[in-house]
Amino acid sequence: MAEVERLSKRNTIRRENERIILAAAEKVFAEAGFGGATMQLIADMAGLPKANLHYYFATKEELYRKVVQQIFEIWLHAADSFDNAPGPVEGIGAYIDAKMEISRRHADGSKVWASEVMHGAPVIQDYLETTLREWTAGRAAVIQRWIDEGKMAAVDPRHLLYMLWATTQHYADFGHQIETLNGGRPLSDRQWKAAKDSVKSVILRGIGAI
Amino acid sequence: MAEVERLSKRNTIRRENERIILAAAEKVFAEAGFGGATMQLIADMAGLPKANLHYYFATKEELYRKVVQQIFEIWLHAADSFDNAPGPVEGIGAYIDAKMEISRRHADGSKVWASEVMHGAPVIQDYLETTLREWTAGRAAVIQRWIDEGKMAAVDPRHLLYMLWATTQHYADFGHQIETLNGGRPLSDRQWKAAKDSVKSVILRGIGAI
DNA sequence: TCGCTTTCTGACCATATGGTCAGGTTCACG
DNA sequence: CGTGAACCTGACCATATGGTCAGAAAGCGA
Repeated sequence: MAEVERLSKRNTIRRENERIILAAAEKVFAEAGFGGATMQLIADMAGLPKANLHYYFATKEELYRKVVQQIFEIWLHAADSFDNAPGPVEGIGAYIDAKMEISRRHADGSKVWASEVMHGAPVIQDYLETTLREWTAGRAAVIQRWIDEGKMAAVDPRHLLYMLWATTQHYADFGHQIETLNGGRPLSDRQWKAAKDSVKSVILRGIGAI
Repeated sequence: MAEVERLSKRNTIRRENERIILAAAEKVFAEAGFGGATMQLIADMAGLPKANLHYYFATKEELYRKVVQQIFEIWLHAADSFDNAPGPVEGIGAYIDAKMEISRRHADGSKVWASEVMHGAPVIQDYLETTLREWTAGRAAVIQRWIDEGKMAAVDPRHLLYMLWATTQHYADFGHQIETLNGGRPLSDRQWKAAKDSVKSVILRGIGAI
């Protein structure tokens, strides 16, 4: 039984500080990687003394773990738009929209996730083997159903999912490269729309859904 | 004028040791990131005393820079198959083949590159702004020509290139995730071929080239 | 107001790390 | 075989970093 949480100043302080620290940590981990990030840097970014960070998060690894879990939730949540879709055009189209939006709004989190996976998923291996595996199997089944129903070409669902992840996350993880090739300026609203449309049109046409 | 290089023992030693160190460094940087990698770890991996590394590479950053340059060369070289192609089917098809092969054979290098770009390209920003920018502009022009010649649909060349990079590099950078979703086992020859074929068929169909 | 809990933090510590260096060894060449 | 250059390395150092802790300050319920 969870206690009813009263909105005392105490609770507010705790919640707010954890939020601030996690946000700062996400940014620093994204910019410097786990090894390159320092508690001091995160503390400065959060505007708090280092010792205060250790009051809320015992170790650097615990803090990092929380950051990764946070983005993983968002990541999984994006699939809501995938479910209950009548076909690939709506389902995959909405999924691409959602993931592109994540790449734009949560670029730091995406980078932390990418970094974590690239380095062999030292802290979220169990998530990969449980939650992600189920998630993937479920969506692959949906895609297979669409194929069986003749709504799209017979593309290996796994590899299609990888393509979706790759193309959408690329705009976050390699955002710096894209920005550089864009004359050093972030993509405008219009350019983000063009990116989204390009990805959607190539993929949806590529799987024979349109 | 470069001196003619004699194949003395001296030259052999230098060349061989640099090769060993660079290989070890690539692996360690890929696994731990720049910040997480230590000269001691690289030294152990190379089977050499740490002080010996500093004899060949003055600083950790210089060693890292060499590793990044190395993979960048390979990366650019993959575009050879892109040029002089009569159309997108051959050109882009060959490019995907080449890049998938790189993802398979040089997964560590690919990860180092990804990591470097993700963290804002601190050491190769100049390359991005010169070599890569020209490279990209050139290829975009080729794609635009194919579009103008009616050989493929009017897809924004930039975003198409991003899709090519993203989908192919994903198999290296997120190889651990893919491996986990594959029951913890690396992709077999057959599976690599399936991956290549999936990517090629979706992209080529997606741009209206087949 | 009182007593207890939670929050906060400057000062401190043990350790790990990048890098140095003096002195040794091996090699090339005349 | 002698000499100089290239190669090698154990021992060492300055610094940075994750983490600790004692004690102060603030909030809360009675």
